[in-house]
Amino acid sequence: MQVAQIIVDVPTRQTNNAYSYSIPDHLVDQIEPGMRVQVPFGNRKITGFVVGISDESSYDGKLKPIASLVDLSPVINPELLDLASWLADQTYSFQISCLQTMLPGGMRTKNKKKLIAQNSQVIDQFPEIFHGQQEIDYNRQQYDNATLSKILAGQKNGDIQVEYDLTNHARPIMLKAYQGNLNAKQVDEVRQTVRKNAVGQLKLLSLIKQQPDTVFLVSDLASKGITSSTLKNAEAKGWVVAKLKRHIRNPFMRPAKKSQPLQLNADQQAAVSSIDEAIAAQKDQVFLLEGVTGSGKTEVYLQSIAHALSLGRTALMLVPEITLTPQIVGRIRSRFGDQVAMLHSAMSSGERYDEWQRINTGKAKVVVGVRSAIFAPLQNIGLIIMDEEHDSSYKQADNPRYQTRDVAKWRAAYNHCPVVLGSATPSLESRARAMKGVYELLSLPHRINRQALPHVSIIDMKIEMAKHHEALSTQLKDAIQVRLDKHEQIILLLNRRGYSAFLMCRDCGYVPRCPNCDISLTMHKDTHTLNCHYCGHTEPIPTVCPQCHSKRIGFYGMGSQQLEEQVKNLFPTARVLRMDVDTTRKKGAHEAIIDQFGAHKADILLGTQMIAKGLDFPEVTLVGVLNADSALQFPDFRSSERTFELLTQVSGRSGRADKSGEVIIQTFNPDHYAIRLAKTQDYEKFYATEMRIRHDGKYPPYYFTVKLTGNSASENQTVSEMFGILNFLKKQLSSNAIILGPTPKVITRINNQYYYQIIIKYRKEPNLKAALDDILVQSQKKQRRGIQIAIDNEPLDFM
DNA sequence: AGCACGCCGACT
DNA sequence: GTCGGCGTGCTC
Repeated sequence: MQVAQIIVDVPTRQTNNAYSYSIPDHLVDQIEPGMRVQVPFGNRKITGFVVGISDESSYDGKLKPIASLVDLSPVINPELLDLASWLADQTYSFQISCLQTMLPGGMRTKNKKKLIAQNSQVIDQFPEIFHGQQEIDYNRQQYDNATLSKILAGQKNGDIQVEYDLTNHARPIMLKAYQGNLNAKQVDEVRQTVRKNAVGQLKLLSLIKQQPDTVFLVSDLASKGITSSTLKNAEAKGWVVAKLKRHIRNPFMRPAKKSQPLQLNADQQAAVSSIDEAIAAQKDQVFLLEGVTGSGKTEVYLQSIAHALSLGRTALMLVPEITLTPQIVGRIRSRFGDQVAMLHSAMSSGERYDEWQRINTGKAKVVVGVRSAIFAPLQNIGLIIMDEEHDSSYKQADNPRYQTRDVAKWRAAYNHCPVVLGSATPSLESRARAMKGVYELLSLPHRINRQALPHVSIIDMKIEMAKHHEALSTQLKDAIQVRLDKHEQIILLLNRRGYSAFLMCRDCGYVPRCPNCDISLTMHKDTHTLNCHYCGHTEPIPTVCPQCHSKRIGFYGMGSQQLEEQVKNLFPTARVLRMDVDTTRKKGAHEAIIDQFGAHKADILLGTQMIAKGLDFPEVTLVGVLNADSALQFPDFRSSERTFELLTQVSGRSGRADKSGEVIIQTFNPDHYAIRLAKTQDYEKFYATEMRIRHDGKYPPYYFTVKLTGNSASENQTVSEMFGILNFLKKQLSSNAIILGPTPKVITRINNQYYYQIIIKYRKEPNLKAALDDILVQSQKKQRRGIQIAIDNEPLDFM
C-alpha cells in the first residue's frame, strides 16, 4: 500500500509534523510530493501538502485515505519542499506556514479550480469534460476515475491547464478573439463575393489566409481597421470562430526599450569576472559587492545575470520593497526582455499569480522581486543577487521570521551557484564576514562618472531652535530658495520614526493616549480624528483639554502633512509633492509621484524613508534631511547603523548627473559619529567605530541573538510566565550566554495585551535550539491560558 | 483550528 | 439526581 506524508493546514505546534494517509488506488502514481490534497482530519476535511510518498507508515493506527487532489501537478518543487522544512526549523515556525508563504498570495485560497482547454481539438476530444466550452469549473466529485486520468494526462502534455479560482481578482483574464475557419481555397472563393470597397472584410480574409492558425485578439484586429461589426458578420457567415485568449497581465506598466551592455570600468570588470567564474564553476561562493552610490553596481548585476543565462541557467535578483521602482525594473527588462518576471507586493494578486505561473512553467528565466521572491519556483538557478543587502525589509517581521540572506545562501548551496550581496553600506554582519574571508569582497570605490560626492553640511538644530521654532533651518531655507531660483529640484526627507504629530495641552501637558495601548494618539487631518497606529482606535479631536478644560490644546511634532503645509507657506510658488504611506496607498500612486517628479512637474519632493532609496533624479541638486537623528533616540543597537545608512543613501541622491549636489542634514546630535561619518561618506571609519561598539556591548556580529516575546491580557501573568522561561533558559544554557530580561517592550501594551521580552546573546550554545523548541511546546499548552510566545531568531531590533 | 471528553455548579 | 460550563488533548 502506498502512503503519503502530509503536512496538514493546521498551524499549531502539535500538528507540526507529517501525517500519514493511504493513497487510494485511483490516485496511486498520480500523487506527487509538492501537490496539495484534501484529507479527512478529525471530523473535517482540510488541505494538506504532500511532502513524501513511501510504501509504509510509521504510524500504528489505521490510516485514512486521501480524499481528493487540490492540485493536478506539484505547486512546490522538491527544492522548495526541502527548503520549507529547513526554514521551519530555522525560524521556529510551522512547516505549514513555510509552505504557505512559498505560494503566491492568490493561490493560497483554495477549493475552486478551473480547467481550461488550450486548443479547440481538446474541447472536441473530451466532450464529457468540456461540453464544448473552453473553460469549465473543476469539481473533483463530478468525474469518475477514467475521466480524471484523462484530465491528468491532458494536463501533463499541456492540452489542459488548471487555474485556481481565486476569490480576489487573481483570475486569468480571457480576451475575446477570433480564429479563421476557412482554408486558403475557401478564402479565395469567398473573396469573390465581397465588394471591392469592403476594406475591413478583405483585410480580415487575407489575414486568415496568411495565418490560419493564429488566434487574433479583437483589440489587435481593431487596430488593423477590422471592426467588431465586421467580425460579428464574419462569424455569422462562418468565416471565423470566436475564441478566448488568455491574457498574461503585464505588470511592467510600460514597454521596455532594448538596451545593450554598458562599457565596464576596471573595478566593475574585475567584479563581473569573479562572479562569472563562480557561476561557471558552480560554486556557492558569497560575494559582497561594496560600491558607493553611482558606482555602477546594477551594471555588474546585469552582466552577471547575462552570463548565467548564457550558460543556460536562471537568475534571481532581490531588491528592497521600496527600491523596486519602474526605473530599475525597466532597466532589467530592457536588457532581458520577456524572460523577466517580477514579483512585487504592489502588484495585484492576479498579476503575481500570472508571473508565478510564468516562473513555475519555466517561461521566465530572470526573476526580480522583493523578499518573498526568494521562494520563486525557479529551477537551475545560476546566480542570486541581493541588492541593498543591508535593507531591513529583507527580514520578515512575522512568522516565518526569516532573513532572506540566509534563504538565499541555502538556495545557492542547493543550486551550486554564487550569491552577490550588494550595498554601499553593507550590514556589519556581512562586512565582518567579508573581512574574515567567509565572503569574497568586491569593491567599486569610484563613481562611474568620477563625479565628486555632494557637499554635505550638518546643521545643529539645538542652535537653530534657540533662534526660532521652525522645522527648516535658515541655511536649508536659503538653499531651497537658491535651487528654486535656478529651477533645480529638491528632496526633503523626514525620518519616518517619530514623525507623527500628537496633541498636547499647553496648560497642563495632557496628551491623549490610546485606551488599549501605551502610546499617544496621532492626529489625522484628513479624517479629523486621533488614531492609534497600533490597534486602530479612533476618536474625535477634542477642542478643550479633557483634563483641565483649557482651550489651549494643540499639535506638537511634525508629520509629513504638516511639513508640506509649512513648505507651501514658505515657498508659495514652489510645486510640492508629498510621498508617504498616505499618498502612496493606492496602487500605482508611488510610480505616479516618481514619474511626476522625474518629469520635473514639481520642484520639491518631500516624504519619508521611501524617497531615500534607489531613485535617480538627475535634476535634484539639494537634499535636506529634516531630523537626521530621530532614529538615534531609539533604544536599539542598530540605530546608528540605520542612521548612517539612511544619510549615506540620501546623500547619494543628490547630484548624480552633471550638476553638483548639496546635502543639508539637520540634527540635534551633530557630534554623533553616525552623522559625522555620513557627512564624509566614510564607511570604513563607521565600520571600525561601530564594530568596536558592538564588540564592547556584545552585540551582533560578535554575538548571536534571539528575541523571545511573550504577551497576554494580564501583565502579572506575562511577567511570571517570562520569569519561568528565564529560569528554564538559565538551567539549559551555559554561563557564557547572556540572558537579558524579561523587560517590558518599549510599547508594553498593545490592544490590551502586555508584551515582555527576553533577549539571549550567545556565541556557542549547542542546547539553545532544543531549549527554545521546548519552550514553544510548553507554551502551546499555556496558550489556552492566554499567553503567547514568539521567537525571533536574529531579530533586527531589541524593541 | 475544531471537536470530544471529562470533571464541578445551579436547575427540572 | 442531571444539564452544561469550558479546561485539556487529539486529530494519520
